[in-house]
Amino acid sequence: MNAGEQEREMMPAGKPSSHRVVRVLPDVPAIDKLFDYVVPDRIDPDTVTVGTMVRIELHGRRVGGWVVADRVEPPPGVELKPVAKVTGYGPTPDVIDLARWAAHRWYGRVATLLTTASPPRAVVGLPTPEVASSMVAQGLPDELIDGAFDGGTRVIQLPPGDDVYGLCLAAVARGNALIVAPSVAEARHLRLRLRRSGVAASLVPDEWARAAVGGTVIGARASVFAPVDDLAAVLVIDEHDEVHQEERMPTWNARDVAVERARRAGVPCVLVSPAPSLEAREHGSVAGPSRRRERDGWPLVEVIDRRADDPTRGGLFPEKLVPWLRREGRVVCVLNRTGRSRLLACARCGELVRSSDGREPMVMVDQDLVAPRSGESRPSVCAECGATALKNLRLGITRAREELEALLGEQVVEVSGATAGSDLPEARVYIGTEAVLHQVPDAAVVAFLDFDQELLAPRYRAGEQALGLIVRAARLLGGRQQGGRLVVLTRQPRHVVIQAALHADPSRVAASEAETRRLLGLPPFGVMAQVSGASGPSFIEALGSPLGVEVQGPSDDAWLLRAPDHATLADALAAVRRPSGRFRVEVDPLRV
DNA sequence: CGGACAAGCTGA
DNA sequence: CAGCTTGTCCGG
Repeated sequence: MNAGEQEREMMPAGKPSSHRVVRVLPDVPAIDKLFDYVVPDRIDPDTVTVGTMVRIELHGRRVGGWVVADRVEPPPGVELKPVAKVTGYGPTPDVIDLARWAAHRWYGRVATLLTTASPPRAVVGLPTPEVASSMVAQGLPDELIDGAFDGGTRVIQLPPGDDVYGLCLAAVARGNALIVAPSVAEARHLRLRLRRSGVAASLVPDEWARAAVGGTVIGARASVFAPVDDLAAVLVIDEHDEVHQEERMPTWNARDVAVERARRAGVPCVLVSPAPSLEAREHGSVAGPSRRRERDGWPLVEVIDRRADDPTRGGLFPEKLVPWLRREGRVVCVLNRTGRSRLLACARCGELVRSSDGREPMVMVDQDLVAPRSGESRPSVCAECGATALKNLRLGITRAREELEALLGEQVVEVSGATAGSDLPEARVYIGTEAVLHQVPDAAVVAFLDFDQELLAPRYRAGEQALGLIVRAARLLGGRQQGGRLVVLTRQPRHVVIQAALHADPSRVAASEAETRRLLGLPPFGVMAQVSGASGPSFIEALGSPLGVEVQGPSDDAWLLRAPDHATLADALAAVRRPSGRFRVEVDPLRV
């Protein structure tokens, strides 16, 4: 009798009925595989269920993991290790299934999504459930809002000046709601208002444990994976906003996850936005207030046509703009040109770093200067004076700020992504990239100094993205009775995005976008994924040419995959054995 | 991921 | 051929 037979003798197949075996997904990024463990006697069996976070021994080291199946039949011939420790509460079974779905849809690992779905710190005990006090939101005055959660997925087009709180109340009137806000700040604010209205509402991830015991749950995009007891309604605020899409892999979008979660739970889902995305429009029918009320919720728009201007004169601030800049109240100027203005200059003599023919600005790649177009390369030394110290010129905003200060004779504050989080200096006039629209609370005038930059951006979503900027600006200005003014400088005054803003009618953009995208098979009438990174080539090789998937590229070291629908794309991607090394698969890329 | 182990490279 | 790097495999 050899050792193997002896072992089988001692552990007959199907025997250990007294031993409870659970299936665990380890929290190790590179392992998307399940392992079985026994629940030892020293662990209270009641603390272990599907979703429980545990510590397990795997290959000689202790790692975290999630119980994803209970009382399983372990594969024969493997000696099981015990669960080392119960860490605490984790995602609920429905959320685990949702995470599996999202992992397939966006080509991610389930563990990544379960991390998103889990409490940030171990939760060992749950608080006692709050008793929801007085019922609110009975007989909402507004018919549109009152009927929003009548069933299925609905899209509500609510102008930027309108408050979404009524929809939050309509959602909680149905029971425990899941409310997905575009930012933590907005979520926190709405939670506060709900609490004041007597609604038991928890903010995730901060109040994950409280969310797990019941009541309405509210948070930013990750809240779509939060525990909600007896889910009754789902609301996604500003569904068009790209912040709902995760930028790391997998690039899941909270709007689409929310729709799926509601569908699985059989509860109504409302997507609200001043400018509903084409994706949302594919999910459900669009309803909105009367044209009159919608117009009132958008600011007045002033278009400054720059076609007749001499391009060499007037610069960013033509004469027609000046009265708006001098208007009483806060003025915000938006100039999105960080990309274009990545210029290098000599720190000593100020000479611009250009290619030898002087035509192309050069950029730093590793230690050398490279001209992107011609490929010319040389060490990082000023061609004029030989100095080695170069400085980045943020030509766009910095120079514009100086110009504007000189023009107005008052202080102008520069705002960029870098100033986020710090207190802005007090001033009347601000200038910055689109970050300024996030950092300044309100304004009397918002001026887009070069809106053509947005309209002409070489991305298939440029139109929707430009409209998104207008929505942000409109939020600072408020509705038309607020008296604020949105000033747009452009050489394309007839562009549909500008016409939509002028007429407070975002559906014009949707209509024209839908037409071209349908024609070209672009999202949402087709799906795309971008593959990039050092191991991109081996990924593409392993992918081959699956049926229904078109492989384009490489261009700029990235491949574009296109397919008629997500099922085709996801199945094709799932069939690929992940190559080693770094690579990125961005499903539903926003910047293509 | 990170340890185990095997197959290749180098140097005296 | 020891000693080290690089690659591949696998975990319950």
